[in-house]
Amino acid sequence: MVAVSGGARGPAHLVLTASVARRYYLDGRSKVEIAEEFALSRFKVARLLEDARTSGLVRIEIGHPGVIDVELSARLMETFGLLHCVVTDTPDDHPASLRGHLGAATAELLTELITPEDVLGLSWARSVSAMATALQRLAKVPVIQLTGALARPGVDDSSIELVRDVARVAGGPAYFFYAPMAVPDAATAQALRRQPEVAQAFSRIGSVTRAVAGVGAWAPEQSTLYDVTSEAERRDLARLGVAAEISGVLVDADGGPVASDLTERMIGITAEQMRAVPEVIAIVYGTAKVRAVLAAVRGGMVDTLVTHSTLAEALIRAARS
Amino acid sequence: MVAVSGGARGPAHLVLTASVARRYYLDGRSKVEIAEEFALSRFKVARLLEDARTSGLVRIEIGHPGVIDVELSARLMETFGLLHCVVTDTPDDHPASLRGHLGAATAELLTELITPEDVLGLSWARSVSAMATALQRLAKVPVIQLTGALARPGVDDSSIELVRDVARVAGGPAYFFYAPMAVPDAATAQALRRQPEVAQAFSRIGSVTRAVAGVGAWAPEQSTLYDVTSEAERRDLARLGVAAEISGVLVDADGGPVASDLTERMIGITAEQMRAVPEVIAIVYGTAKVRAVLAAVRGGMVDTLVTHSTLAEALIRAARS
DNA sequence: CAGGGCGCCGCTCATCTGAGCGCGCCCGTT
DNA sequence: AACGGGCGCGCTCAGATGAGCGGCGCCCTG
Repeated sequence: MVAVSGGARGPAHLVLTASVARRYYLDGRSKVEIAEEFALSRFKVARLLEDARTSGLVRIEIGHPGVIDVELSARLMETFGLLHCVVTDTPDDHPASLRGHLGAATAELLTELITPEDVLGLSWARSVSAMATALQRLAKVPVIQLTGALARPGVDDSSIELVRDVARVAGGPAYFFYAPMAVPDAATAQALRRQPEVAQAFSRIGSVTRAVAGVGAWAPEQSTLYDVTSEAERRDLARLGVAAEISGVLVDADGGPVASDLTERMIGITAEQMRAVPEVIAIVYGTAKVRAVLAAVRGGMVDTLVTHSTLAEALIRAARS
Repeated sequence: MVAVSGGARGPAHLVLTASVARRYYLDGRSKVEIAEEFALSRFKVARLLEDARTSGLVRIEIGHPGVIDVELSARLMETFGLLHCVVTDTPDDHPASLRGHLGAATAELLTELITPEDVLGLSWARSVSAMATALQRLAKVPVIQLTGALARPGVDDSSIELVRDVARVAGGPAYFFYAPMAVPDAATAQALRRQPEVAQAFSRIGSVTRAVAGVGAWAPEQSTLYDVTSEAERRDLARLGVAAEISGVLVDADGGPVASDLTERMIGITAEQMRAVPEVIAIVYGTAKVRAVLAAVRGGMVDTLVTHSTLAEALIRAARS
């Protein structure tokens, strides 16, 4: 004896339902047409289709063959009310390759999003460099450096050329400068800010319409800024509740800016300016950054995310709780 | 460099499309609602969804976990304009188990289809016996024997009890008789037809509303009738173009009845009577029977099919050409 | 620089569709 | 036999939807 039916209604009903579902979903006929064809009322057809969906006879899947997980991207976007979102399906066990994939994805996103009316701001981060490397085409827009660079020992700092490289691809003007992201005292910072190139760039921050940045967590290896900060300062800032660092801007768990001595010694975009940028695109990877991303998004610092599936899933889980 | 996008439109467009598709197909919102949510025109939403379907971003599948292939059943039903159709997904390398599965499927189908107003006719065939074995419940209807039986050497002929068994399950009257399907001469046949039980059963053939039968091909091992026919007769009938045998009724490739000496010597339903039965349910298996099924269906002898996937696929392929 | 072609967009209007309702049938109960 | 609950069915009517059309801007070409 073999259980043939799935529903309680019997095989003929099942096949009729499948037939109707096929006509409706696959052939795209209207319910009225189907009703006529099968000599049913259109209500009956509607109910059959309803059944077919709820019973799992008809399955609808969203997705496509490729690196980006569109379905997850859409869910992440909706969960946080982001402007855009790209989640790649890359394995996350190799940070460098991950960065490469996310950089490529961001480059494609930028190519698509940037129109000639935009003004592009770039933060200093390895992931942003990866984006620049992958970038092949861009509308002719001005490109503006948003922060000083942090020279990390042993890292090829050709990434200093970031803004110039991207501007070259775009064919637009580059507003860049050579300065560190943080200096030892506020006076030096002020002096640096008065430097012509720095001032030039800074004066245009207000006009930036789209920016690309990384997001750091306030922990070792999770933020370039953290890694160059003194032990005492790290503790102070941790006590102040720093949860995330976005392009040198520090925010607490609610996304509110955290002001400190360090703020005065930074060369770069301020929290208010960053929040004012219509679309800040953040490239983030590593599940250690869940809390940081939550903070940055809640604070309105970040408007779109480019990330990988494990982090995206962790974020969605975190948002539910 | 990684190709991230699938469509030519870029990742943001892709994700937007996925988002819209999710809202529409998964959350069941209306296009107007979605349009408002995403600040698009409802036309744009409709076009996105259209794209999503044609580009394969949204995939709709019909099917269900179980023995019967609903999708294929529906296709077979539509291809031949059948009243009903059940295709099982059983492996086809073991005729006896196949017959068991099809019998069970047919039993379920009958249980579903037969209403108290029906009159059920049964042909003599191993597959019909298998159906009877699996039958557990049936509306209270009269059950009528349509043909004499063919005693095959070495085969347990408890299947002679077929009609009685089914009638017992149904709880209705049984009209059965003990007679062979074919006799040596027309006179004997006529005499047999005058036997009270035979006449009783035959007089009710006209009132049969649903019948179950097998379909045989005119080849060795493909039809019980063929197997008991003399060599000369086989050749004669083959010359007359016999393509199928349904419950003792012989038809040519177009489904037209083939009259011959044999016709006179048969004890059972005639071609005209069979065509007059509103729904003849045929149980068929084995890819050797493609031509036979085509003939039977074209001739209007068979109205619904119970079969297995390989034969079903072969039939659909044959119908296309 | 002008003209023509093409693709995207949103409109109108007729048709389709969903939500909710009431009817009639079936079945088990009193 | 009468009653009552549950279920399947099809109605109404407002809102959703599709087909086809014309407008508009962009790009290519002459």
